[in-house]
Amino acid sequence: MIEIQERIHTLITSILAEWGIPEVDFVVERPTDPANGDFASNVAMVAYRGFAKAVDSNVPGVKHEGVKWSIRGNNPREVAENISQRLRELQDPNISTVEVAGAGFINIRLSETAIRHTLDEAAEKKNMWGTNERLKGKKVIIEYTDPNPFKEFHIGHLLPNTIGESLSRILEANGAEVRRVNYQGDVGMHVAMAIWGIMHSHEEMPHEDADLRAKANFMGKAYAKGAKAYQEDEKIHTEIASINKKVYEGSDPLVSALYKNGKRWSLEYFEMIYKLLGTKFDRYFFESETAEFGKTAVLASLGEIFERSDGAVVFPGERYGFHTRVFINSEGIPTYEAKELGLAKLKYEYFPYDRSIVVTGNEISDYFKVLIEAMAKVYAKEGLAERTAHIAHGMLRLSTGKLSSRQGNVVTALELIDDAKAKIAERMSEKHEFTDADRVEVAERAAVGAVKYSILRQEIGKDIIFDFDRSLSFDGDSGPYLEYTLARIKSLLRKAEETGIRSPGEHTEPIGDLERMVVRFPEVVLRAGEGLAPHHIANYLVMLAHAFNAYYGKMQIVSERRESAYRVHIARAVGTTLENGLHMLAIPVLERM
RNA sequence: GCUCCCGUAGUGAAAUGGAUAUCACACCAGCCUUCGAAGCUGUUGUUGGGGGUUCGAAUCCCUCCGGGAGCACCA
Repeated sequence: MIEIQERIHTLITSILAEWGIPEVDFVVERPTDPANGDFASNVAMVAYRGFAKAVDSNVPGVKHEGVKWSIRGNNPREVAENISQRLRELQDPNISTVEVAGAGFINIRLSETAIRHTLDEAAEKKNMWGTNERLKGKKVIIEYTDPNPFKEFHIGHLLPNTIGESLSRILEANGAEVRRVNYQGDVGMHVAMAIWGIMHSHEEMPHEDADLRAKANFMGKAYAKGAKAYQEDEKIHTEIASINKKVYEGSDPLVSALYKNGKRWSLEYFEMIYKLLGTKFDRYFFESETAEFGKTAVLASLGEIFERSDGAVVFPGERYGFHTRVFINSEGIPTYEAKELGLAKLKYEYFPYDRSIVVTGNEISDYFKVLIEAMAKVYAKEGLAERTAHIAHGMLRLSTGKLSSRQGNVVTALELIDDAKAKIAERMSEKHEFTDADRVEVAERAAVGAVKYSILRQEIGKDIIFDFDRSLSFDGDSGPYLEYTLARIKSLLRKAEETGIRSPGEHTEPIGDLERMVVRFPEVVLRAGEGLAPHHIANYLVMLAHAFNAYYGKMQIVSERRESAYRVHIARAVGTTLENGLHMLAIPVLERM
């Protein structure tokens, strides 16, 4: 379909060229209302405006003096009529009808063969259906999640992880070579606070072969204890600062041992969560490795790009319309900015990227602008700044409900998933005989999907209000709705298999809304890739699922009748589309639920 | 105070400068002795206010109102 869309654009361009009309910036797009055809173009309106300007007359389209070309029409509608007429004459096999509507839109309806051809493709290409090679040969590195060892993996981390993983898969579906990386703060005051906390609650410390969650929980508490003490007590403040120094220097055996152990526990715990969420990172970067690297880079251009100010080294961003920010503090320690500067280069050495995407919360958007500006100067030769894009997401807020009312501690990612899991387990079908283990696994996968869907269904950047009851209501626009539809299709296909129905069979029925919806998938994938916008896929899948469920309500798909083979063929295409779409969102696919 | 982001039915969202602003939830009325009712069909209701650009504005510009975030030695 993308090819056809582009072909239509080319055809129209060639018609304009025949008439000597200079380049026109028009689009061939899907009309909002399917009643207006499969594709529509605004070429006549855009060309006419260009013409009117060229003529520079109060009676546009009538006077041609001074203009070497003619628009072939006295108003946009006439222009559209003439272009349409020529388009019909060309008799492209993909096009069935061309009509003019509204202010001068050219509405194009595709031929049945064109749609059937794409439909067959959906069935044949299997897990490649929907993918394209737009980004073939492009290297993309994408950083997301960024949890800090020694701290909890809380619900806030679910956003960048879910978004980052989905973007990775969407970019891969668009042909890019992707590296997933994760940047973690393994040094700094938060680590020192946690270690202080561990030292002051070591009697509660779990044994090495304890559950990972118990270990993570212990460290989360230790960190909270340390952070509280740090704020409240001046003496402890100093102690923690001293621990921080010892971590850097590796000068104290006890501190070093606790550090090493704690970091390992955290990373193992995170790894368990990544597995649950369906993410596998290619490379982990740590602040301990970017710090010196970044500091060196900053000092190398001190005086040219960076300046001294009050004993610190700053980037004078105000000069370029941003904030001035500290890169190395007055104690000579690189700040996050310097580390990030170092990270950009380390990433490039690891994987010479065409594009680098960093997914973080939007509270650091301003600071990131400063960073990009500094990168543009420091890495001018490599052009790293131009290749870097910051994707800022909002916050995950819990509305009313159980989790938000919990006092004190932050809500961890696993707590949220566990609650979702329990709720789903209650509602699972009694029809299927799940073993207890299966039931737990299916509920868990469905829970992950439900949470992820509620994040991916909307545009990146806005806060997400996670209403527990709504997100897990399973009705309508939800993860479980998609899962349910797919499980239903899979069940249907199993039945067709048993009945011995051979699809595709003959095309016994006219093309309907469902078929037209299926063939749009590759365009949606392309658009999601170009806009780095997973929500296009999420929204599309819901529309597709709805179209299928409506179809399912009206028609008997598996039957003794002759039409059955074709209907199974369509159901299979829908199933493949849903499955591939869910994969691009990194939402687990369930066979039964 | 300054800078950035955001205001779309009761609620949560969608819309590539395009055509009558689209979904879902909730509400109300229906549909299971046909393939999974976590489903389907139907009904009600929306672009914060004002100005501008444009053939055409939820979208771009200005302004006001409302919400959020950031504003140098944390990350």
